[in-house]
Amino acid sequence: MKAPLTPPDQKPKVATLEDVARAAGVSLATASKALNGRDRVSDTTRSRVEDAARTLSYVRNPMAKGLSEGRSGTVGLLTSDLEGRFSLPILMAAEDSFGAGQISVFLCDARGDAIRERHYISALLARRVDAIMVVGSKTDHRQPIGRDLPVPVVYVYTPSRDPRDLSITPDNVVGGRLAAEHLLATGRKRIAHLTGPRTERAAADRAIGIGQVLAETGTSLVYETGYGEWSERWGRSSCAMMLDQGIAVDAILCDSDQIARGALDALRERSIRVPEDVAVVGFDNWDVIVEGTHPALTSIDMNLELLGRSAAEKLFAAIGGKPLAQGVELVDCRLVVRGSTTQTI
Amino acid sequence: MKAPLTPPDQKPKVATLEDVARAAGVSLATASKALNGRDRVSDTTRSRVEDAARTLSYVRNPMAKGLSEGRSGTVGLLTSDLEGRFSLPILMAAEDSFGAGQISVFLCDARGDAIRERHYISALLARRVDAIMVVGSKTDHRQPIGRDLPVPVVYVYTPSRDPRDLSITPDNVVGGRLAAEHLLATGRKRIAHLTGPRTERAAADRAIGIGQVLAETGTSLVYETGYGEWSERWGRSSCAMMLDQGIAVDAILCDSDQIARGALDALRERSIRVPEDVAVVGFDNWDVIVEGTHPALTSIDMNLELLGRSAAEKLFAAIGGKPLAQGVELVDCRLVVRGSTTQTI
DNA sequence: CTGAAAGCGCTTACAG
DNA sequence: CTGAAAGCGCTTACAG
Repeated sequence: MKAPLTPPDQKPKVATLEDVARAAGVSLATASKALNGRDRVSDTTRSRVEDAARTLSYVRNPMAKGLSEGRSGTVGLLTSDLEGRFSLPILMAAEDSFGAGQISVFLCDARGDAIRERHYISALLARRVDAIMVVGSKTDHRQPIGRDLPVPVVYVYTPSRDPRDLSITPDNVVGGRLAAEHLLATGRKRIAHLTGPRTERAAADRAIGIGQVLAETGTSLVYETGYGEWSERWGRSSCAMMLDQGIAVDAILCDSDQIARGALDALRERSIRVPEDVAVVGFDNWDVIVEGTHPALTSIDMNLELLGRSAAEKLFAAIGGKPLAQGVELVDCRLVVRGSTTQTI
Repeated sequence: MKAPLTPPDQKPKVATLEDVARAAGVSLATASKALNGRDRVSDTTRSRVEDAARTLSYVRNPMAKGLSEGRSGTVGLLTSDLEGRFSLPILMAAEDSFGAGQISVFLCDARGDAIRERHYISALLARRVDAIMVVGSKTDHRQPIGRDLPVPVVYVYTPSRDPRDLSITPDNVVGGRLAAEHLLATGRKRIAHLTGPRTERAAADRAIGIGQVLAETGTSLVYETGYGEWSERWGRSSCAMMLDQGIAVDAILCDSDQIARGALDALRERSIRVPEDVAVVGFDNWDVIVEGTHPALTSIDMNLELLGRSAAEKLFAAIGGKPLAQGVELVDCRLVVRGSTTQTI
């Protein structure tokens, strides 16, 4: 007759506030106040409680706390495409900021599926998140996730169509301006623009910025693609097409680093030197590309980390009671100069 | 005398189980059982409760549920570097799997910082996550996050050093084999290997796999780098060095797509045709590179989504009570053939 | 099949 | 400054 194999206790008992209170010889209420830095607790009592907590390696149960306080100490990060190069740095920066503030982050990737997104939103609301951050990967406006939601919401990168929402997004007009100004400042005269899809706002805004700068100096582009894609393939083919048409350029402004990479290839195939004969500027400052090309690629950085951090801070303040601002907040881009536009670097 | 501006109720009252019970004319207990599909509830009662819940758009409060059940319905995803191309697809797949299972996911990015990692682990444990998934971006073993943790843990991509832990990681030996077999099968005889850092297990394993295949056919590599990096720059320079030494090759096996991309550049600079003169194989099957090169790059795919999904399913089962397996589970790689090794595609 | 009651672990008025 | 008590919203033995 074998003794039944009783497995060792599966749930190791964790210390509870009650244990701490008992060990410190105070009431539950006092222990709670002491540990939460509340007002009326004597110093000696407080340190006695703190000692007890330390000894028992007490960790507050966030579910109990959340239940009684009515909020959870969590936020939801809702992204429409986690794979995106744009959402990711934003998410990382946000997660970083929240983590420092003792807030845990729920990650929800809707994968561009509206049904999934609805599902996640209600799941987050059910979990009583204290705030929601909606991250997209295009700068075109999107439908808001809802009106009169019980928690503060901020839209990052992809702004909400509703002007009463707070949205934080890069200023691509400035981005275009920076690129064009840099090329002019380094003596380029005949500038071409290989665009992304012209129907996308990012591409349109950059074209506007570039146009502004050139107009201000009384010049204009010598070439601009009529439509476009974000891909390297498009960069290669559109650049080739332009060159084969005999259009003489001394600078090419590309709407993405991938497009720029394709353009570099097309130039090399024709033995056109970069930057001596033609300068090339990309967009996104995507390390993988920008440091891999030969020469390294000058590019516009959209400061995505800044976007993410700023959004997190706003939400954090909103959780604390400070009402959220309204409207679209534009964040400037930044020029990063490398070998593809100047030899002296 | 102005009337005080009382703001509209900040906390819109959400329906509670008690509301549902009252509306359905049953007790709290019965309502709970009905909504949870528990055993002894009559069909008519159940549907009455369900109707009431629907009418009130009742959503269960997970904190209350978690508090009374002793678990939270959440899992922690602990990554050492969110930016990594390897962690990301794994995280996405895992998040996907868990989301379908009604489990919410806490995202924690330790950024390769051990202190931060400890902090996150205790935060997750404090939140009473039901499981933890540890994702790394190298296949070298790592220190386990702890022993006798109160929740199931699985290590993905980066295996735990402790054989009692469950780890799921790609089989890079198989990866190396697949690449070598493909080159032999397409008639290549003189194969070179541009490696990643030889001290990293991924590079070492691939070399082993390649070596095995060649040995089986009585041949060996005509060239292999003595050390290496994962970068495109290294691919370009090591390939150039090899070619300039006059080593004749008809195939180059690269330990990453970035290395392969650099090699392609070096080949083109010397007007060596791909794949006619030399076939090139990469590793990682990273879409951005693999579809951007000219010709497109044949590559080995480590099936990262599969890793992530599999890990999630194991954890899911473990949460359900099924004990976790032990040891390292290897997942096969997969060959994806493109233009860089064969013209008939 | 149904319900009264205890309990999960904490916070917060409200008295002392 | 301290504590008894109610309450957050649910689940789960345990009786009926």
